[in-house]
Amino acid sequence: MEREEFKITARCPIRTTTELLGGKWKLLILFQLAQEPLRPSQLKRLIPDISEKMLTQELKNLTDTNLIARKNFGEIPPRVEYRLTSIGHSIMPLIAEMRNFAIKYENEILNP
Amino acid sequence: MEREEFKITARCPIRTTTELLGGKWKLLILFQLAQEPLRPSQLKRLIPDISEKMLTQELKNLTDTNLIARKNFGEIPPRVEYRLTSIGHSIMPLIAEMRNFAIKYENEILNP
DNA sequence: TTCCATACTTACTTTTTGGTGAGTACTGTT
DNA sequence: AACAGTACTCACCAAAAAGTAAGTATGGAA
Repeated sequence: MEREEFKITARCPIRTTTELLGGKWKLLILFQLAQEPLRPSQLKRLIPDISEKMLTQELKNLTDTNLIARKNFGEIPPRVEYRLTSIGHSIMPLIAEMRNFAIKYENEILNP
Repeated sequence: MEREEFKITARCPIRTTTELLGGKWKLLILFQLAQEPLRPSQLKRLIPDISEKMLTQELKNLTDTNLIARKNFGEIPPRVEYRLTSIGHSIMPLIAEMRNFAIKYENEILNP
């Protein structure tokens, strides 16, 4: 998806953001990493219904877009960890607003 | 998609919000409606690359989830308009944060 | 020596999402 | 009389996203 399309697609903040964060898993991964760096196996335990393929795929994607960074400890058995970059941290206000919205929605619409 | 799945799906604010707002078009439609109520034909002009099918489909979806309301003027030729509901209005802080994030991302990553 | 855990990759299939092009019923315009 | 605009619907197809199941190399524990 990355750079090429960013140049072509009609650019607006909403499209930019949904391109970077859209899909079923990216925000969930970023949210878990907000607290502390985690290894893939820890993420898998925190988000049990993600498949291994999607986890590695999304970790790669988020790394490519610079929202997270990968650290390889070069050990055997393999050990890597992912942490938010500084720009990755800046999605936290967005997640906070999603939380506000979801709580309000549940109160007003789902259990009025 | 609606109500049934909300009960089944593991519930968390991020999932709730992406279920309600996910996809390519919903946020763009809501953003346009934030300024004023609009007829479908006006929305189509404001978002030229949406297909007519997706427009009516998403308008129906957003109506079903109570984020927008439909008003039928009962005229011929047909005339309807859509406006944000009060809960629909409450996504505006979310969009504002998407905007903050996108601008920051463009500055720091795309043109550093 | 069989099994588990690690962090992946790959091939394949299913599901979801989005797009195309046509049709409907009615009116006003040219 | 033909055509455009209105708000749709429908059948069909293409593309994208996600899921499944297996395999890779390594080392340590049972």
